Amino acid sequence: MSWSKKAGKGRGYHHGNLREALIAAALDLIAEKGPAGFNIAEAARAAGVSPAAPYRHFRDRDALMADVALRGFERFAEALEQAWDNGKPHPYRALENLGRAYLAFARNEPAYYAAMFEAQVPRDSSREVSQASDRAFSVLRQACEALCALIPAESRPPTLMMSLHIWALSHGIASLFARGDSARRKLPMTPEDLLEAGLLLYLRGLGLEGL
Amino acid sequence: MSWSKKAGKGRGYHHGNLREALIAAALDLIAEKGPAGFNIAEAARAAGVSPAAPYRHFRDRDALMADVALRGFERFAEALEQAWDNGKPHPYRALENLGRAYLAFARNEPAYYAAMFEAQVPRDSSREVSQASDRAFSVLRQACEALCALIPAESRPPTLMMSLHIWALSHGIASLFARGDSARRKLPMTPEDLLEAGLLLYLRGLGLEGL
DNA sequence: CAACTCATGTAAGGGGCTTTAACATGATTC
DNA sequence: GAATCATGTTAAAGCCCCTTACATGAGTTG
Repeated sequence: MSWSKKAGKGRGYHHGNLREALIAAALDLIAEKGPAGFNIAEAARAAGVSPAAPYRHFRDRDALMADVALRGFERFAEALEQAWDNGKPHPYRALENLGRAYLAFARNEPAYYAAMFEAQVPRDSSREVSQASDRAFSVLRQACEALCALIPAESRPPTLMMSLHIWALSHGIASLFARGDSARRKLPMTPEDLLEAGLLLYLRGLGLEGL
Repeated sequence: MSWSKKAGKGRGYHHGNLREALIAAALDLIAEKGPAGFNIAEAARAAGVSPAAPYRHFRDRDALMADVALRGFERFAEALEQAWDNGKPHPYRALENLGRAYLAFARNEPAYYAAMFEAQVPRDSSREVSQASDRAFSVLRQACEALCALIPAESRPPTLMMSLHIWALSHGIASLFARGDSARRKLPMTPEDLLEAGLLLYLRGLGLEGL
């Protein structure tokens, strides 16, 4: 550095990093007021540019939201991969970590989570979003395969079905109980404990006792 | 009937049933364009009144949405009660019906479902909504109690936890796979089959084998 | 380094939605 | 029948979306 611009405090005619600044502002606004409470004009204001400037970087409001969702899925996939950690130290323990990471993401990144699952981002609008979403899911799928490998081949369940079950359970708990707004439903336990118990019971149902 | 009004076709100065007409219009719009795509002006247009008229019946846009959500929860609770049918013919079979009813509601009443779970209706804004939501959940709770009664008392799981698991699983499957938009994720099975299999495995994990 | 070019900003404006305030209508009540 | 009140209408202020035409200045090229 620095061919300056942003470095030179007040900034001149050009912002220098508007795209990123807008996404950051969007995240703040979504976290604060939900995905519906976010609007381009306010993001522009937060970035210190005119209301028209964002349109140089995003076709429209939905495109910005889709970009936020995309980044969310990417971070999400990373977090899940890291939690899974290739099944170490043991597939079951690693699956527990995966579940915890799912809930942690919903809780700690409410803005990303909302953009990913609550803003109705037209799914087909960007193939990138679908792909990133698939990558996150594939971590779960991989985990299920590792766990299934512990079961005698003849009684092994379909791993796709298994991963869909676990995904749905995790997503249901996250959406209903682990998000800021909905978390107000009073629970007799933490969402993490709820999920862990659910996973344990489900795996037992599959015949995975040994852990 | 009929002290007329609405009966007299073209309607005069007063609509006669605007509140209901607005809710109906809101449902149509939500079904068509999602909860974010609904707006008061268009609902008013659909009802044939001026854009300001709705404010005689609803404080603001959110209040209308909350009312839709409330009605949704009421219908939802009814549908679940009917599906459960007091545990007939057998608790397990009735639970399956309950699950199917959950998915059917998400699929067949996308507008209600969206208003209930996707429009961010401030949860504390109306105690009524919470209560209606609780009533729907209590059907599930009741079902779990009936099922638990089949288990020897000493190995009986906490019914609250059990009902939360089943709720989360159902909700996850409904949200991820059984709604119009998200249903595009390709599945190797119907959401109904997925849920039924998940329930079966979970119950087996709980020690409920006999069915 | 001067001129060009292009990405990135600004200004201005049309069109739509939200919500309020003041006024109109007519259904209900006494 | 007159008074009252719920329920509509009109008008208007404020905000947002997005487009178009124009401005700036960073990078490129001779």
